[in-house]
Amino acid sequence: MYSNDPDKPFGYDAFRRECMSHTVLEMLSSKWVYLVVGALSFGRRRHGELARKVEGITPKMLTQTLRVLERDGLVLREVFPVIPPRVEYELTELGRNLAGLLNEIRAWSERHVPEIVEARKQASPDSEGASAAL
Amino acid sequence: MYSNDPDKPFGYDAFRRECMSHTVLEMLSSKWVYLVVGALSFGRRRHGELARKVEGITPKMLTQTLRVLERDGLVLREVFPVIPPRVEYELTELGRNLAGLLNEIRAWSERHVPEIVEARKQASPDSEGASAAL
DNA sequence: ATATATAGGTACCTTATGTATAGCAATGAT
DNA sequence: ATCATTGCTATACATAAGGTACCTATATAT
Repeated sequence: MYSNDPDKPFGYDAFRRECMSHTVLEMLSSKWVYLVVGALSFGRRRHGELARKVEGITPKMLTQTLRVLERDGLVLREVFPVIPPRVEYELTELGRNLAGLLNEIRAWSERHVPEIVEARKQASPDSEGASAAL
Repeated sequence: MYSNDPDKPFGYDAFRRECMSHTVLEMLSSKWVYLVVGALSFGRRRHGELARKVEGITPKMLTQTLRVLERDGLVLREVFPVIPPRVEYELTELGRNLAGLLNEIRAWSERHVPEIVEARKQASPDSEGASAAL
């Protein structure tokens, strides 16, 4: 239906532009998603706790990321009607399922820093215009 | 050194802003990285072959993505000095190692489309300003 | 002569991300 | 009584990333 790949004759295929799985992959393609899901995989947390754990995230990006995760059913948001406000976030079953994979990627990133830093050093002398950015 | 997390007293920690693993995670946070690495995990490919496999990617983004992957030691680029030009790309050992994890995420995206689409439908009526974007 | 294929490059515009600031509503300090 | 503080979010604005469209060079095919 979506796929013409013989390996998945009727399934979803992220390589196809119009496939819904493409939008899921797009949603996951954010360092903040990695880190916020990672932080939530330790357990239920408040907005401020997450902001402290995920260094460098601004309140705006944190709220925005949490809204997207909530919208896609990965995070549950619970509001306590008190002053000052108290809001707690928690991974859903689906979110915990995903967190396992995302944490593996995060761990991979940490494990392979030396090799990648080395590769970057080799590459930088000529600086072949890899857009200078990260 | 980088970490004050008791679980990794002297290692890298992507939650820390200044940690190099943070930049690695940032590099991986791109749907095009997922898809290009995924396409290369089938074997050595040319620019045009990749462009056909990864639907919707523009030549510019494909080249840019490949340059970043090459810079970080995940992809090898081989140029054949012929006319018309012939350039082939191939995953390195490190790249193949990563591809396993990225392909799992891609497979997860495909597997959980129905639940996520359902969650989005539930969320959309009130459209709580999850930035309207994906 | 015109068209096609290959691997890109460049100019431009739009969208996303980041920075900084302001808001609410009650509580505690001055 | 006034003012700052708190936790979470909203808004305005600046910047950087992503996307669109068009261009190059050469060889082969039509």
